[in-house]
Amino acid sequence: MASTSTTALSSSRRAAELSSENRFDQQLARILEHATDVFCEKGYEGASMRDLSRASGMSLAGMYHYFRSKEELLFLIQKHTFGTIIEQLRHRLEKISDPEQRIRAFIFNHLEYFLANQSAMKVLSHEDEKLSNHYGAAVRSVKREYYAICVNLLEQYKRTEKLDFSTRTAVLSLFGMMNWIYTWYNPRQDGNARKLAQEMGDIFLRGIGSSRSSGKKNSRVQ
Amino acid sequence: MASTSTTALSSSRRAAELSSENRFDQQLARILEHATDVFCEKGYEGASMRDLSRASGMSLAGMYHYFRSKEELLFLIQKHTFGTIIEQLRHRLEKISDPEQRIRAFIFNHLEYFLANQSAMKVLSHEDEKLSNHYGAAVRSVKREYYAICVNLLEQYKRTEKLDFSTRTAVLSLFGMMNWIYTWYNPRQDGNARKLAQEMGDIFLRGIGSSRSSGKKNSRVQ
Amino acid sequence: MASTSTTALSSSRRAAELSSENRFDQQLARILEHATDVFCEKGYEGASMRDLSRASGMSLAGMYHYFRSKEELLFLIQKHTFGTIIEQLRHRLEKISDPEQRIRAFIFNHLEYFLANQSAMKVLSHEDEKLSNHYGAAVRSVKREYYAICVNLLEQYKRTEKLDFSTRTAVLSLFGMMNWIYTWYNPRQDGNARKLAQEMGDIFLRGIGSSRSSGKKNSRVQ
Amino acid sequence: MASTSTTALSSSRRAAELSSENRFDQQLARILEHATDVFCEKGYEGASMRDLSRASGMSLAGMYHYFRSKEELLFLIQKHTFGTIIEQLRHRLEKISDPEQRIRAFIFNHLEYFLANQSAMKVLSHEDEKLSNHYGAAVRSVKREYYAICVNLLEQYKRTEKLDFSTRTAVLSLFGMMNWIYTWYNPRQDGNARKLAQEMGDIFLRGIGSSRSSGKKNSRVQ
DNA sequence: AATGAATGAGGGTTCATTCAT
DNA sequence: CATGAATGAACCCTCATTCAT
Repeated sequence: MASTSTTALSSSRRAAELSSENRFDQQLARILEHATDVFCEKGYEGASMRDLSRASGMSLAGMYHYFRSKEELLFLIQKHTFGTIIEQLRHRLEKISDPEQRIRAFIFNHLEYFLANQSAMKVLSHEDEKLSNHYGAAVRSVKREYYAICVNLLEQYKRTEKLDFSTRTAVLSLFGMMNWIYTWYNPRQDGNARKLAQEMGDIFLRGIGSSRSSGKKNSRVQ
Repeated sequence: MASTSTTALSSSRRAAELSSENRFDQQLARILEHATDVFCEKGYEGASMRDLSRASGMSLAGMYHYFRSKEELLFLIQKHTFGTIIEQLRHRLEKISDPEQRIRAFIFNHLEYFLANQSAMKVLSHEDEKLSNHYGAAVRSVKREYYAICVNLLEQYKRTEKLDFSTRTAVLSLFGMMNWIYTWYNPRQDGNARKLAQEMGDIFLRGIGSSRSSGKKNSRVQ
Repeated sequence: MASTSTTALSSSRRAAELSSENRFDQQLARILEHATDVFCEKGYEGASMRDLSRASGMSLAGMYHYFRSKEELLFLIQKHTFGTIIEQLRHRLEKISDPEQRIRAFIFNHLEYFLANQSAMKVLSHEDEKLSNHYGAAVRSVKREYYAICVNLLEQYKRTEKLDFSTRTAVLSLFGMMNWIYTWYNPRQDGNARKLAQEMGDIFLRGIGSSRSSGKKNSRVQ
Repeated sequence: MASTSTTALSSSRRAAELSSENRFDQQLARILEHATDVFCEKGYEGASMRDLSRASGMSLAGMYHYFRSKEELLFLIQKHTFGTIIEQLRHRLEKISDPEQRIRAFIFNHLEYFLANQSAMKVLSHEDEKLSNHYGAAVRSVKREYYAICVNLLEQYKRTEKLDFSTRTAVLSLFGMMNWIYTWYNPRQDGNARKLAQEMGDIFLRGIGSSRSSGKKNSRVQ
């Protein structure tokens, strides 16, 4: 169940040389990955710093060279995960202009990342409001950004297709469909991200009233 | 944010006399309600027995007359909540035969209970797998029962309407839409259960391919 | 080096019956005495809660039934000690009207308590400003009260004897003489409180300019 | 609140060239000054090596090039401070022969250093017995030397003036008066070292029985 | 000489639970 | 039935110190 995300914690990682800053970031990334898995399994409160240190093979005290507190650790995970998923999304949307395909790209991007980094996403979904104001505000801000992107995609689609539905309910229902996955996903029964994105996209897009989208079995993402 | 569920914990409550058993159940129900709120606010691991005793106005030690452990307390809450929601659902379904209306009744029943007992439902959604095998099995069994009801409703609908979609993905998407509510529900923006059930029902039913349901604005539940 | 102070923590201790409140206070008093000794030996920061629990024969966790934090423990010690010394002082001063004798009574009272409760007084002197604002304010208030009593005694004496000296410097020098004792006191070399009070009283009173007091070898306190 | 003492840690500082040994001593002196302030504010136990390193702007590990342990650091401070104060005292006493003036010089020297180096002196007074036997013996030896000087001055005075008092009590009372200052000194209310030395000298000298000293307002030190 | 990284031991505090009353 | 008192285990975190670089 190990997270497989490749992290890009420091923007100064361009050069190939193993600068000391680099080594620090790599270690931190390693710790973050392990911690993500443990948080996923036991929850934030249920995971002890001893669990986390054991998982990353570092001494309890040593962990504190990389973050100031358990809370900051959760914060770093959330910020990093959200940052990555948004970055990937923007990259994908650049190449697509068709409103429906843009929504399908959003769904696929979300599900692909979700399934590839289940631990991270479960932590993201679950350990939502456990961050105190200081850290919480930063994360909430990134979340709002992500939410706003989805809203814009839907509004654009609504105008193009001349549809009428509550954008808010629609967006939040979509997030619900996607984020609930960690509860039930089973690779054998449920297939990969592409298949799930297709199915959920069908349900959602037809659901919000597109007449065109029904039956369009060969629509593709990326 | 107090739960308002009326509990039916013991079947021996028929008689009007305040038997000692009766008083016991009433006290337990009171504790369960308060504990539900605390679990909702702080999570299962984050809530201490002291928090729970403070919330219910009973001494720490006194709590242990009503349950054997913190884990059993969570179990009782989950069992009771699920029991109540299924009981209500069966009662409603008895009177409805139209397949679509039965699905809409399911959605409305879920959302109505969800919004009336937000704390309980958040605990139900969140503290999912924290129960050890002994208690966990019992709860999982009830959950499967509830899930199966929904699957049956969909299968029936599918046959009637001669539709083609993945029942599993559909059911789980529907649960996702509904269970994610605790994340964002705001009574002022999002209206009451009836309105939300209508909107989500529309999205979902049209989404799975009903041609009839689209535009049917006056379909009613109960 | 055990403190021997008899504590009067609760004013409701009138009755002889061992009420539950009484037992709580007695236990607390016992803990306070032991803690006083440990603070005296190792200092406030140097003494660990584990040291304190060991000294009082109670489990680490059990201590927290009697105070909320280590800091509050120090606070309770200081408040109690100061309260007792002031109470004794007032009792003594009631019976004395001669200004010089009142000052001598002050000195004797301080030294007697100091020598009988060296641990407590060393803690009082040493762990002065370690209390955060909340607790610190309460203790500082009692200290000011004690200081004010001494100032008044000196002012009265000054008027009676028509002397001229800086009351502030005098009072603070007197406290210095007395409070420094814990650094050097040795019962064999330095005698008991009565003798020390006599000597220090002589030095101090003659020092602030009384012509009468010099040579008055037979002045007595209480 | 920075200490302003100019340190003379190594006798090899004669030459003007910046020998490496010289640089070492200068760095050590800098560290000692900062550490003194931190010990003063937080106490020996309360000050962490991280606090000390932060205060001196040097890395945590770097500190250990200058002393073997936190304890040795305290030792170096105490030894240095005491060494300096005794050195200054001897220098002053060389030029004075009148017994009373010698005592007044002692008081002034002590207070002047105290007020100029409050941090150092508070540490000296407070962190008294925290040194283990190895280091403690060395410091105690210097303290005894300082104490002995004061005893000699008093004995000489006693013989000259043909007085009768307990030298021990007198010396220790004097130290008490002087060392207690850090508790209350306020430059605005209490004036400078000269004024305080005058006042305390008056109280003390008259207190131990000198008939001459009373009213002698123009006695000077240095 | 200087530092970042790392650690075992221990810091104060809270945990779920038990038991005599 | 109810509670105050008590506890061992575990909590997060910081300590003084070491060592490779």
